Amino acid sequence: MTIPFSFNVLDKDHKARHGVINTSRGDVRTPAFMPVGTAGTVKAMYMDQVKELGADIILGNTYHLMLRPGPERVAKLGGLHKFGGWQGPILTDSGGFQVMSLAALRKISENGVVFQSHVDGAKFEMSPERSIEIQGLLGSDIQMQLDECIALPAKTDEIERAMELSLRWAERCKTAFGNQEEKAMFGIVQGGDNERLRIRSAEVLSELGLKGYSIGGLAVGEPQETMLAVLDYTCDALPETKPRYLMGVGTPDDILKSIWRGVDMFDCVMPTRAGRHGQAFTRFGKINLRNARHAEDHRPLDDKSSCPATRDYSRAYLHHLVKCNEALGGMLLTWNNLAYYQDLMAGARLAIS
RNA sequence: GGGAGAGUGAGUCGAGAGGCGAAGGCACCGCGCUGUAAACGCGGCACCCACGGGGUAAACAUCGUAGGUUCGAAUCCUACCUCUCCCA
Repeated sequence: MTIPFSFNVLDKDHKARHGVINTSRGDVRTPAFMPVGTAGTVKAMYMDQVKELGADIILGNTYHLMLRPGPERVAKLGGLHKFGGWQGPILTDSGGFQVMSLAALRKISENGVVFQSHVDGAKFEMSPERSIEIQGLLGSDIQMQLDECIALPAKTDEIERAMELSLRWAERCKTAFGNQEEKAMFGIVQGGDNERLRIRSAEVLSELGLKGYSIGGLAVGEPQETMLAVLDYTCDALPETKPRYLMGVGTPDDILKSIWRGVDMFDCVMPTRAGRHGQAFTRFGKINLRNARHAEDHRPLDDKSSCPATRDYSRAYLHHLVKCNEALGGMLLTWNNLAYYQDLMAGARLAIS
C-alpha cells in the first residue's frame, strides 16, 4: 500500500504544534523524538522495545552504514527495515554531521566530501548525489540532504560559506532524489547563530518546495539561549505546513523549549549514550547511577513508571550493574531513558492538544 | 637440613636499579556526554598552600624492619622478619 508522504497539524498552542506525518510505513505523531540508531541498531535496545516505548520512527546514518556493511549489501538483503527489524519509518542522516564530528578525517570540496574511514582508513567519496543514492539503497523514508555542519563559535564568513555550500547541495540532492511520493527529502537550514544567514537559508530552502525542513548546526557549542533565539526566527521563516526537524537536540529542557518555538521532530544520542554511561533521566532530574550514594538504595528510579527498567529494578542493583560494567546496566538505563523521552513527547503532544 | 628468589606510595597489581616528595594499570571518588570514531572521555586519588596553580623554607611522610656506606639510598652492604620456589 502506497501512502504519500504528508504532514498535518492537528492542534496548536502558541507556536507549538501537535500533528502527524503519514508515511507508507506508518504514522509519526509529532512532536516526535526519534531514537538514534546510527549503525542499524538503537544501541543496547531491541527494536521491539523501542517500538513498545512509543517511538514511531528511528534514525539511521548514511556514513556509518556506508562503511559497514555497505549500502549495496543492505539493499541486497532487503533494505534497512528488513535488515534491522524495524518496520516503521526510518529517517537517515546524510553524513553532514560527520563533516563536523570527523573533521580530521575528511576533505570537503564543492563536489562533496571525501571521508577517510575511521574504521580502516579507506577513502569514501560522498557527493550530495551519492548520499541520496545511499539513503535510497538503505530504503530510508525520510532522507536528509548532504550539508556541511560546522561547530560554533565560528566566523561569520565561514558560517556563510558552509551555509551557501549546503544550499547548493540541497538543490543537487533534490534533483537526485527526484519525485518519490511515499518518501521525503528534507533540506537543512544552516547559518550558525547569524539571523540574516539563517533566514536566507530557510527562505532559499523553502523556495525549493521540499517536504520537510531540518534545522542543523545547533547545539554545537553555543549556549542554549543562542539556540533558542535562532529557533525563534528560523521557525518563523519556514513554511507552516511542513514538518520542522531540529537535528541532534537534545536535553529534555532543550526539547520542550524548542517545541514551544515550533519544532516538530527531534533526535539525539543523549538518552542512549548517557544510559550506556550510567546516567538516568527521570521525572526527578538526572541520576548518575555510578555515584556511591545509590549503593544501598532499594528504590527504583520511579515506581510510578510503566517502563519495567524504571519501575522494577532498584537503584542499588542498577548501581551494581553499572559499576561492574555489566551490559545489562547500559541496557536498562537506555530503556529507562528512551521511555522517559517518549513519555516527555507524549506529554507534550497532550499538552498542546 | 641445604640452596635460590621476593617484599614499593595506610585497596590492588606493578615500573624502578645512586638525585624519587617514586611511572603506569585496575579499583575507588567525582564530572561530562546534544544529526554516535563514545557501553566512552576527563579530573581526583598520602607533604604544604591563597585549592587557580604553585612550592620544596618549615612541619610532615616515604619503598618489610634495624643498622651501615654515600654529599645523596626504593636502588649498594649487613643483620633480622615474612613469603615463594627448588633440593633433601
